[in-house]
Amino acid sequence: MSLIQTIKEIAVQSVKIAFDHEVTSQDISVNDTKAEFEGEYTIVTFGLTKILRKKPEEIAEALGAEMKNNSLIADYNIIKGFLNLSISDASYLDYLKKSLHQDWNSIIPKQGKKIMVEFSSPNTNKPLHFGHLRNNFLGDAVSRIYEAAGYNVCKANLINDRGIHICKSMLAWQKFGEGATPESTGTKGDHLVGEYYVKFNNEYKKEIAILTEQGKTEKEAEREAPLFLEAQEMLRKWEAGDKEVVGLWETMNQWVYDGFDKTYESLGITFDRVYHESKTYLLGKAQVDAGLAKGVFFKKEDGSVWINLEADGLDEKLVLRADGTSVYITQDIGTAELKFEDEAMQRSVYVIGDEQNYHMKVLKLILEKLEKPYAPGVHHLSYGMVELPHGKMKSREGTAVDADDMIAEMLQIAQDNTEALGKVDGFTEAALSELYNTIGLGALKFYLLRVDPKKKMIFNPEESIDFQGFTGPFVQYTHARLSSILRKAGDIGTTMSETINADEKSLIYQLEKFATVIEQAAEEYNPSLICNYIFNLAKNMNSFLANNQILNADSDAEKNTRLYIAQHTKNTIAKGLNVLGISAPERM
RNA sequence: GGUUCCGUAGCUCAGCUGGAUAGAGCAUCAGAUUUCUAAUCUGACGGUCGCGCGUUCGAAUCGCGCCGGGAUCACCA
Repeated sequence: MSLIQTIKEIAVQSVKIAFDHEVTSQDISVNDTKAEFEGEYTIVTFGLTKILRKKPEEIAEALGAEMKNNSLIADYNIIKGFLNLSISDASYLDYLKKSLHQDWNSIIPKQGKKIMVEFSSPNTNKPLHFGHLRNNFLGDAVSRIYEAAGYNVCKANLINDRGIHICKSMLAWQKFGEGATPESTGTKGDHLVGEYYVKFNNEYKKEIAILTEQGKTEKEAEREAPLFLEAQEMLRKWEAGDKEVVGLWETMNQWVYDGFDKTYESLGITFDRVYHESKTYLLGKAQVDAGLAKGVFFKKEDGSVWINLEADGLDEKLVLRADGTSVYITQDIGTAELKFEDEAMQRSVYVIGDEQNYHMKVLKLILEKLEKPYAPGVHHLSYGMVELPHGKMKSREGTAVDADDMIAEMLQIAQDNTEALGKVDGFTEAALSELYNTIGLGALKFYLLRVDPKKKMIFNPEESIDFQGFTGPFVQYTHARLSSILRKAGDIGTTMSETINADEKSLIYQLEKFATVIEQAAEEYNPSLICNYIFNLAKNMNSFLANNQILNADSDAEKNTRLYIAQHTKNTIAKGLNVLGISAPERM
């Protein structure tokens, strides 16, 4: 049980003794004590005035006196209606000793529940850009956070490998590619295909311009441009199983997969299951038939199938075309069923940008109306777009910041900084390369994860990502410092101090909150809470190191106590970074 | 227009299930290195929490109305 929860329980019992009144722990409001007052936790008694029919000061006084009988509470003071509690040194030291047996793989014990996290979900017509990195890092981090929160996690990737946009790249390659391959051009496969996607759109724009000059409206021109018609024809051929088209599709997709594999590897991201839309897009039809029989869906005269969501404040939504072909949502209904057959999970998270909020709302509603057992567990982890100072990143216009370029640049900056600081001594070539990877990726991941997911964020490529202050390298650096001290210390003795100073208390106090933060981050699907937590912890630790000696402490007991704190802080930082998908270096 | 998200220091962001004098990082300025890693630490400067009204002991936080910005409202995915 967390310390804050324990305090609430004690308060509940104390209220019963002092006022002969039954309250629950939810009636007790406990906050962190403001820095300028004595104590660590504060009970706000205003909320109890109505229940107990007494003045705040009276409640605080009687409650404080009663709570002090518990050995956890060393002292209390009252300011207005605020009851500030000081926790006893012995309690903090007890916690510190217990923490040595912490299971760092799963901070919270396993509960036998399973969660699937779908993320990344790339299109196979272009390489990943900076915005996609936010998706990948979020999905990976949330997966790891749930793992630490006691869930069994299945990471899934649903590859969007069919549709008109894929045909666009294919068509442009056919027309302008002159047989270029990744090998012949020395280009990474996803980048090569992406070039033709941009090429298509450039040529397409030219055709539209010509048509509008001839007096067509914008919309007419878009629909009548020869390239667009050809792309549509290609999609029809693909759906019909045309050998040549399918062959080209397989070849070019493979180029992209090879490229993605390299990117995922450099990001340190893996998946437990990979789904392909080309294989799942037909699965939804059976679900639609079943829903039709149930009366959840209805058929229009032309044979198209719809659902009426007006009662839920939405419109009618198409779920199957008149010609029997599936739309986006049909595929999603099918995939949801397939996922559940595969994993029978309690929760299913979709990491998808906030431009699809409406779509995901519709999907969840449909699954609920179909009375799917997994419907309540569906959660859309909606995140804001990453924007450039000039506007959104668009692959088709070639304005996106490429993910591979960004990674390479971060590694380079990591190397430059390390060399400039003269910290390369004692490293082998391979260890240095690993270190640059650790620091560069750490900076990148932390940068994208430190902001609340639902907020859009602006990234200015002109300003490089920082390595100082609220950053990954700052936290990593603290870990390396602690590692260094602990290496020098060797085995830690068992005798410990009886009392602790304010700096020590502050650290233990903070360390105790880690499990609660993990829980909260999981509940809110929000890795930024971890970023904030470990940054503050690292800051506190650095400050501690500036004011306190560890290896040259006044006594063995004090030294041991501080080494335990250092060890626990190091472990906590390492685990905190780990759930963000960031490595913690032993030296840097 | 409907729905929805956002608006906090020069910049990037915390805080939002109501609590005490609103916090960090960057930037700027001033300091700290014979001592466990200075990618660090200490301090200063910096705010009508978009605006207004309401709810109440108490509002950055909750409600309503404005203003400003984004997303979405496809037989595209």
